[in-house]
Amino acid sequence: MIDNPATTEEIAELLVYLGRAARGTDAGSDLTAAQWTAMRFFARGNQLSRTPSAFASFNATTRGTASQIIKSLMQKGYLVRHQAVDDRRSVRLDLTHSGQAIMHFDPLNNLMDAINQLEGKLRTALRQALPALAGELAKVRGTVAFGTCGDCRHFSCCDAVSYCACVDAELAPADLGCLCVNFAASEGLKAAMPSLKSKELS
Amino acid sequence: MIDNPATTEEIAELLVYLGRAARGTDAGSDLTAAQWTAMRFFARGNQLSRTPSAFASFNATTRGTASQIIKSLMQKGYLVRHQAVDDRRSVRLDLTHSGQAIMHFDPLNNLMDAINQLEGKLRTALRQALPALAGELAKVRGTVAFGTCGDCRHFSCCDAVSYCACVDAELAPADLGCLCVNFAASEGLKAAMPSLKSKELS
DNA sequence: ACATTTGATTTCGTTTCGATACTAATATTG
DNA sequence: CAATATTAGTATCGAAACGAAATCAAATGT
Repeated sequence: MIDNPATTEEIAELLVYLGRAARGTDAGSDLTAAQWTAMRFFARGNQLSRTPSAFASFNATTRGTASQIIKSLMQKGYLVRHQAVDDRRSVRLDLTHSGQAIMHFDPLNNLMDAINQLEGKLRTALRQALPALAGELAKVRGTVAFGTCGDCRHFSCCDAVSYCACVDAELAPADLGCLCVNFAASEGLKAAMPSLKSKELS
Repeated sequence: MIDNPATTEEIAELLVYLGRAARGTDAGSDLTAAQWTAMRFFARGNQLSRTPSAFASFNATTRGTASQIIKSLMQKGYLVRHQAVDDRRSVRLDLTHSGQAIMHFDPLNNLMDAINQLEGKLRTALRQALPALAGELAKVRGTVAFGTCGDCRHFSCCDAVSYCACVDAELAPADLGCLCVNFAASEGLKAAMPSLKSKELS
């Protein structure tokens, strides 16, 4: 199954390198790397996922650290907190107007520029391989995977109507590209699944 | 050239996510994430690249921070420092015996397991796309790229003899998979090149 | 009803981080 | 050759991030 151990190591090394290199803040950026990561998450997470716990899980850190980062962003006026209606413990974070404004200066744009310079075939390969890899990693580590609704096992599309079996609701077209805590790889691989309320798909 | 902006964003997001998720330390690990990254770098860097400055560049941080991490690893007995002979300012770091021993517990092994679970075609695609992306990112940001000698523009192979035009020397087979500060993408893209001594290839 | 779990926050000590300043060795230049 | 600039490495400082642990409230399970 493994063609070359060195190849595997090189792929892993490059992934860490790229993730790290892209994360860095260019120059006189108002935000730190961790803060940018949080802003990006709350800008791209779907309704279910814009919580401190989900961000902590996404960012592979503790809820305490996540709280600190979120607090600093609220103080800067880039995030606002809303109490959830269904669960009074829970909290939902949203970008403020100025929060949306600074996203135009997201240092991740550098990486996106680089991706766009790639040959189309390579870009397609990445688009296919990375979600699969995220699912595999979650399975190996027994953690939650993150991915977009369009790649999710809970997602189905009939007659141009997008539907998520996880929340049992129709998805807005804008949600298709959103990150979700309840993401499950659709590779037929039965990726790890976080605690699901009651309406798990058969 | 860009088929879908959302696609680009999803690729970028997944890259940071995977890099971050893989970097984390599992459990009662003796080392922090930054320290593991350093150990990995000095374990896999070639002779030219096992210096504090090269690690700082690889890890997208400052030399001061790199010094601190290296110091902590020397105190733990995992790295040793050797003075370079050609340049008396320079320093070369090597793994000690116990340093090599703990690499068996590298948390990156999780990611490597996940990569090995991937379908062969996807793995090949990653092996091809990631070095190209690293080169593109370096070009966009005007920084130094890192890659292995086998992927490098300075590398050539005649009659089963590996040769590096950068250091003007034959490469040991073991060096082919090593990280190098003088890496230059071989995509015909003329990736950014760090200060090269005098023997630049025409 | 009671115990357990979950979501969020706070506190504490350590580590990382960027910025800055500094020394020493090497390159460059006039 | 001598003055200058650059480079490699280190140290220091304050701010941020981090993991671990404790706390509190709300929800869940038995």
